[in-house]
Amino acid sequence: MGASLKEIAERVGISAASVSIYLNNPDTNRVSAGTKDKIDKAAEELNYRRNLFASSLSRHVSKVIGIIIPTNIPLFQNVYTNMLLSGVQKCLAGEGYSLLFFPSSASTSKENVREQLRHSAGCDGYILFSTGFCPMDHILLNIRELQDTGKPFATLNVPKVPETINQVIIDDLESVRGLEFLLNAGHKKILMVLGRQHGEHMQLILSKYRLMLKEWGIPLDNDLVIFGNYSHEDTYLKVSRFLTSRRDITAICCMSDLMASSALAAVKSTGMTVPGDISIIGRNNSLYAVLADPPLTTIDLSISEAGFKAAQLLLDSLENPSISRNIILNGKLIERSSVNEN
Amino acid sequence: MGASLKEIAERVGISAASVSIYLNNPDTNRVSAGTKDKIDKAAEELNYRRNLFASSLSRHVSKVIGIIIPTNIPLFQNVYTNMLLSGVQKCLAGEGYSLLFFPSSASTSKENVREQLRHSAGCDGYILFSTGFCPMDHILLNIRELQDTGKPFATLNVPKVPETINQVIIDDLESVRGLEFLLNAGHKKILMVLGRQHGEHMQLILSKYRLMLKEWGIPLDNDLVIFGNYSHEDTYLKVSRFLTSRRDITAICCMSDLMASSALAAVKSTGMTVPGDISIIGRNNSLYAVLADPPLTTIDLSISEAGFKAAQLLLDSLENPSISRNIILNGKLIERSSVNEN
DNA sequence: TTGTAAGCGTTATCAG
DNA sequence: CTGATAACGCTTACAA
Repeated sequence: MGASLKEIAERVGISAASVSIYLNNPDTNRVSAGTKDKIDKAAEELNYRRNLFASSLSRHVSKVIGIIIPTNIPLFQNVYTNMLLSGVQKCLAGEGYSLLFFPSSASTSKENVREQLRHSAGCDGYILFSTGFCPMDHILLNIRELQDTGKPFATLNVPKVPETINQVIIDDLESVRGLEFLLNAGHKKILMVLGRQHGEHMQLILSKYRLMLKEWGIPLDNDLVIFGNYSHEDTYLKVSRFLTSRRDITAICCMSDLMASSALAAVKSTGMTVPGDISIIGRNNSLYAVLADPPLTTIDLSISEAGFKAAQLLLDSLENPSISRNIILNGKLIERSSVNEN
Repeated sequence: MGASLKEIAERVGISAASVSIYLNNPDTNRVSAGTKDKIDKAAEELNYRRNLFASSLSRHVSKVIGIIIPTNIPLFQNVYTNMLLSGVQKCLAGEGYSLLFFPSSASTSKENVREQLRHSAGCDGYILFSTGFCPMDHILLNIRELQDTGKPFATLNVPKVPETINQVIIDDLESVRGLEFLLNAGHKKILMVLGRQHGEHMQLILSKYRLMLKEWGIPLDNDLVIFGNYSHEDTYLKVSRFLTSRRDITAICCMSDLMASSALAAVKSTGMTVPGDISIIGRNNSLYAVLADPPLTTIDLSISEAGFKAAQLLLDSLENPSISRNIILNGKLIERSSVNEN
């Protein structure tokens, strides 16, 4: 348990340096074949495993990427974030990198990022996730914080900022692509089911939404915008409540497939049909949209691809810290069976 | 960028030791109030962040837990694993621990575990996840591998093994609880939709299944067992194909809600109704079951709770390495609207 | 209240 | 082919 290079070296009767060099490069000709065998045997018997921390300290390289998620709510619960993470991990693991998730316990995104970074020196780089509900000033502070580490990093799904950094952005336009589709299908009274009201993302989407209504000459009706927290319960409740007082809408445009599925359930529970009475459109092209009955028309945002690309940007930056690129991903409308012409 | 304690010390004009001690314990009376201010200022200006690797090396404690998942397929894609992870992270983050995910690229679970552990020395402990498709001999080897690290660890959702280790097990009985429910409702021709055929988990479930049929005096019909890979496409295809040749079943018992949702879609596509013509039962009590139409009767396995408990076991072991406990979690049947009496 | 020095396990340099 | 030795950044006696 926890045998060190030194112990192996002692047992074999050589120096720790030789053991290290051989173990890290079995083809080395520094060590004779016989010695190699002895080292292998000793390493096996003593259950040698390289100490990540000692090795990283010495090499000035850790092959560890810090994942910075500006929140302290439990991770791995959100489909969207999981898909982003999956892409990141796929790319990074392919290149032999480990992923490190830090704990934090603050109440603001700003503090959480600070806390997660506080003891993180030694990581080769970072990926900063957006939680979607950071206001812009926090986002800028978070990025500043990352810059201060002096290590390469990439931001993922963080609203576009003027700084020259590695960014993968899911185009804001895509957020209202669903709305556009509904408008083109002739819908005019459309209920918008959005995310958390005060995040920068939602502010952007909201302004696009207003702009688009204006272009189409449709008067603004603030009752037709529902903010939520992306959960099923919340969405089901709010849409249900909405439908008790108003039945004049012909379509619902949701910011996630999950929320669209919840809206679908709420509509069905009133006895109305989809897409007969009400059309519904989702976003993400997740399994929820595929499994819904009827299957939901949605926007494929290539989420896990976004994660993969952010990791690639980071890797490039690791090789050449001076480069920094922006990638903007476009969504693709996936037409299924939840939208009718109006 | 990357300022060290020494640099701070130099700037303030004191020793690195004082800086270290103060930064790790702001209440120390080793350092005068004035010096504290200077250290704070210098740390701020130089963007000091503690080097995790140096610190861990020195302390012999890293506050990092290695997550060992015996596969090299992309992580964070599987709802079940994500829920387990979520529970683990929630508990561990609460105690200030970071999570480390290692890369691996082998073709067997055995090799993947070896690879993930190879450079992992320095972690305070590990959590071993089951992927559900390891055969028993691999499982035992994996556990042996963990034991050889000499560090505390807990296994999560790994079939029960005789070794005295920290284990959180989701009771095998629960796997066939759904079947039992269907039998009690009078169903006799029941299609079983299982996971990967060669994993230890499935072998256990299979034998329970056979036993139960025997108890109920129902003849074994091997065509009524479908193995799959837990994906929607696969399940939809196999259930659809099954239904083209046979319509005599009255119920489907699935090993996951996702597969149950896929089966539901397949059944509906034939024109049959659920639960009118065919009853369906799922497993996990995930959102898929809630959102399905009709909502699916399912088994709540407290998955994220299992993850949380495994982390607790590990934490206890960290305090007192000599203890080791088994926790067996029971499932709970959640009755919704996808099962009729037959 | 502070400094000095040894040590954590590994790697890299240099000399042989 | 191999061994010393210094260094990585931080922590912790111990000494003052």
